[in-house]
Amino acid sequence: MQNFRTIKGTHDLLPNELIIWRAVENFIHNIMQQNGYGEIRTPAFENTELFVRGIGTDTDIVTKEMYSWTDQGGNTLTLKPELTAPVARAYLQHQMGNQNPIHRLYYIDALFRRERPQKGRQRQFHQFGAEAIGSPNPEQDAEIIALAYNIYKKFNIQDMSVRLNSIGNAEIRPLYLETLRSSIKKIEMELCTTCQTRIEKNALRLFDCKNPHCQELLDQYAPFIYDSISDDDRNHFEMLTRILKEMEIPYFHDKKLVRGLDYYSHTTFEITSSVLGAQDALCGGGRYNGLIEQLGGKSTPAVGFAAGVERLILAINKQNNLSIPPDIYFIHLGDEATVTASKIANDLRLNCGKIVVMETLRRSLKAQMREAGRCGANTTIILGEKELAESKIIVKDMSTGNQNEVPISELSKFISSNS
RNA sequence: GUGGCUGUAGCUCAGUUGGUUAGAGCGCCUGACUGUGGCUCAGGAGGUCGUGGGUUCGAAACCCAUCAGCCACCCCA
Repeated sequence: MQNFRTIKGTHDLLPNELIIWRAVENFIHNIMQQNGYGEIRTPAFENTELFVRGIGTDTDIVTKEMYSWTDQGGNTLTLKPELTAPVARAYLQHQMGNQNPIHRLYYIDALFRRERPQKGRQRQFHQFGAEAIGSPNPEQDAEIIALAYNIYKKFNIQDMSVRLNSIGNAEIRPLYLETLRSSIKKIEMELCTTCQTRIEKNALRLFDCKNPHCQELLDQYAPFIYDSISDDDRNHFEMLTRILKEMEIPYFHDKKLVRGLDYYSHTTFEITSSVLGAQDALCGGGRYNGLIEQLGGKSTPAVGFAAGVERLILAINKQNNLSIPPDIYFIHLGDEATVTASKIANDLRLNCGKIVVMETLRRSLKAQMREAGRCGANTTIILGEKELAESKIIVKDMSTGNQNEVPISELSKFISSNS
């Protein structure tokens, strides 16, 4: 018989882990709503073409990481590897642009990418993120960056840095790429092999190379895209940095920061933390003024970010094996008491809003008490045959050890006022 | 996709140059205390040694394959 287990790069989440997941998710929902962002959920899979056009044909995600298949009807489908394109698709499909000139949307969702798993990188993973669609202005960029930054700040993530850059509008890019290629022509052969292939396919990404020798050469010979952006774009960027300073968000203008997805334009940013190891990006984002048009809509400015839930939790996690303690642990002895206890436990849950855990293993009183102590219940309720005969029940405060006998009829009143 | 390291009880890990019955600590269960937790003591359960092949009289250990995890490359959240 085969032993089934989770597919490589996927994980079960068990109750003790879900405590922190819940806390993180709740927090994200709250802060997003506070900032005026509305939740959006899109399907787990879309037409493959949406991602090819949105993310870019030459990106690694599209060329080798997507889970794609053809269904029985001959449609080419893909499990979503990112969420900006689906959100943009939904924005277009529901003609949101006609209802209101600006939309603030957020999501928490599962994504799929077929990469080699390692710490902070899985094949099914989760992202939260926000997209502000409609505003071309730098204050909108600042709002998005602040939103992301404040979430990490609230969780007290250590050793964070915000890297920021502008890659200008799409029109200047061909010209810039031409000057970039010609200026590094003479040193082309000294670059690593991946860089050499990038020169033709995706020259901007040369700046992402981690090879120190390549970086030295680039520092010496390669012009930064930031230095060739238009005056308008530079003003946009300067206004953005001014607002960030005003908001006291520390940032670093990294002229080498370019992003891996094709749809970005103008502002790009990334928040990293060294506590994560090699996969140090907590979140990444930027402007994508061309995406909506690219997907068949009219030209619409937009800015957003996406952040890894697992990486946030990794950064938060001090390996606390937290579990939610019940308010009440319900001990009972004997068949008749069991029947009555089941009813009372149910009533307490419904009427007093308490977390009530009732013994179902029929262990000895001692073992039940031990369980009550271990799970951290504030209160233990004991119903044995003796108590049942007298229509009473024992209520024990676990921190003081004091216990009271209470008539069963008054139990819920007693619980409500005493715990 | 490439390279390196690892896989023994629920968890953390021992296990000598291959040697017969695979261990510890923590956790779990039971009892001392016939109906009262945390402390102590005594007992107990729990293992296809990741999986499949091979070498050998004999493999947890050596070899090959495979699966999974970790680390780095890559990529990105």
